[in-house]
Amino acid sequence: MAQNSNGAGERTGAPARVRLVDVAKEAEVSKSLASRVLNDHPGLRARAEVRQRIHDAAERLGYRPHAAARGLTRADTGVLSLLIPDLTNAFFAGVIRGAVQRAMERDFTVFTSEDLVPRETAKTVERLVQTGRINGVMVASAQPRHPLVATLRTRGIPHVFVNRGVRGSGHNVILNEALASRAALTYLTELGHTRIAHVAGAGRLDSTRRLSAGFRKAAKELGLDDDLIVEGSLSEDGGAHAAASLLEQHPDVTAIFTAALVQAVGVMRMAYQHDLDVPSDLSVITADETPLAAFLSPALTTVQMPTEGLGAAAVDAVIEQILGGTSASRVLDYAPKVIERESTTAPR
Amino acid sequence: MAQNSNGAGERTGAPARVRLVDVAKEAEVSKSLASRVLNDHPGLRARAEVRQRIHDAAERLGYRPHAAARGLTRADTGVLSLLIPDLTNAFFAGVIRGAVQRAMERDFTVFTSEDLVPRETAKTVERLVQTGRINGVMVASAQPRHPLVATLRTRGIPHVFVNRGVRGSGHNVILNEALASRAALTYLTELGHTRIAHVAGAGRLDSTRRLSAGFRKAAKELGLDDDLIVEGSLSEDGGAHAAASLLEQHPDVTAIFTAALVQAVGVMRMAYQHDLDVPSDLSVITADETPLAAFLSPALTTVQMPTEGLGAAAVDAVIEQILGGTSASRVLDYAPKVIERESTTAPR
DNA sequence: CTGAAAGCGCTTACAG
DNA sequence: CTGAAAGCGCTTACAG
Repeated sequence: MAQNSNGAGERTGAPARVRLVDVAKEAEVSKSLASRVLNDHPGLRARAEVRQRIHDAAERLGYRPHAAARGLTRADTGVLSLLIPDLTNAFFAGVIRGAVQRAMERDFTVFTSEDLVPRETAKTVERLVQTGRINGVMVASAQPRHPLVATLRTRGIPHVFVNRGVRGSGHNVILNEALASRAALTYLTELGHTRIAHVAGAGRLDSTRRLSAGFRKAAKELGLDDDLIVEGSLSEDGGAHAAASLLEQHPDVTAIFTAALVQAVGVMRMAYQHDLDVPSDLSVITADETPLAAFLSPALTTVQMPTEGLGAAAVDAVIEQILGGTSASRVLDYAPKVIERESTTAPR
Repeated sequence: MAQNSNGAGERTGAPARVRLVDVAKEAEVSKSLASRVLNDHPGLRARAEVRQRIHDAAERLGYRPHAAARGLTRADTGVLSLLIPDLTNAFFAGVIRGAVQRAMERDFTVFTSEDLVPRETAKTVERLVQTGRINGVMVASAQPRHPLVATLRTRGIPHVFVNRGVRGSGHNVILNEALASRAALTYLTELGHTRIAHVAGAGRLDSTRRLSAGFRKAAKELGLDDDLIVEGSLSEDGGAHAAASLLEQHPDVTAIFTAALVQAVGVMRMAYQHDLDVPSDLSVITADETPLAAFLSPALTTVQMPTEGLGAAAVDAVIEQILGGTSASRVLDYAPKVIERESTTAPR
């Protein structure tokens, strides 16, 4: 019943919040000074002893600035929104982990959601910004003509497109997929393969386009035929059809690198139907790592992309914009890693 | 340069925020009345015409209450935190979807994160609560002695444990897993199987315990042997070992129901090694649905749990607590669904 | 029933 | 350099 915040009410449920004024009193300074010291205000010349006293007091009392109060005075809320096309996709799980981690280091919070219905998502994001809940958004679910693209630009919301770039936006944070193609080709070449084909992702996804462009370039540089590329939809059937037409035209192909895991599954099904053994007749590798690849039979060899680095870079890029800096697109050059399982071996 | 909010500055970047006072002016009423009408204050007796005028004004101006301002006066922030053990698990993806959807309907926002390091998570949650960012938490990653359990109770934070219950907490929202066992048994029985075994999840996870208890009960009721149960760890090897010892003791078993997908993979591997054909010699079904089950060979038949309903129920339960109602544990009785693929058939 | 005023917890021009 | 005061945008006792 007692209303004073001192003398604690053990059983009152929510512990009384400790406010800035409490810290100031404890440190025997004004609220203003406490605020400035705690926020490390530029051009502050308080005595070291005083600063210390304030920090100690804050520490001792367990002071946490109330986000709402701060959000009311300052523009920033410290919250970033991350939009993912499919939560169950291991690629994006990596992106999320990287983003969450880096955000925490930089004292931001990231709020992940699945972008299932683009039109709804655009509305939701707009609402979150209008109600002052979020400060920037990272879009990993961009597609040509996604309604969000316009919303973001029009309303001047700090944002970044992750993995899937939007042409001309100047706000893209993407991977250098060419490195994955090169890694796969190098790996297969070292195994002894010389006839290596690529099942590329059909359609507009820029990430898969960069992958196939990289394949062509690396094949040429390695002295291989750079024309063994067939497009297939990002599905099991897509992979199966592409592989079938590939092997019909080029029966000497001994290894296939696919853009997506499901395509690799299709390739293996096709091989089975044509009585080809994987890996001894045909090695299969994909640019799409997921722990579940180990459960396929044969277990699938993959190239793992630096997804966590991608998430971290996205966070850095939005924060840069929020802090008022300019933001240019960036391409990450981390090295991908081949995860060898059972679907690849030396050609016979 | 113009500072007045009227006369819009098309190119000023962020459009001026429309505030409650703007709505009040537009509707020619006081701020107080506008606030009360918009919030549907109980015991309000304003004329219908006035109410309408206020709503119209808000609509016309595109008014959105500023979350920070509201959070400063009221206790509630309208944000719920959802903690998931593994983002790539399709089960939890369903939970997330259900939660997000229901929260939106109830005008709340859910903020999902992966609980990778329990100790860190507990700290983070505490910080989020202290800074007034979140209002309640839904924990799908509970484990015995998870530090969060104590934090939540001690600090009186509205919360709920999802799928994995915490004994004696009185805050559990869980599924009736027994229904899944029954569904699997019924399905297999109708196919003609009479010798049906269960590879249960070893260890303390309460959800898998409920599954095996349900298996035993349903088997008995269906007039089947209720003793064909072996525990295995939740891994491929766990499934393989359990199945091997099962078939050694009971060679007449024609169908196996596993708790986890990875166990089913292990069972199929074991079958392959023992020259048993799946499904003609041995049918396999699991309680763990994921679209990827279609890519296994043979494609795996599963029982799909009502994960979205679980997420929605969790949201309802925390909101109930936040609104001050009491909250009791609840068990959901939605019917699971068998998703038939290639790994099951009639016994020969 | 409704309006004027105070207050939520911060930050930051504005004066010393 | 630093303190007193105003103000961010809302909600809600407190008086009419």
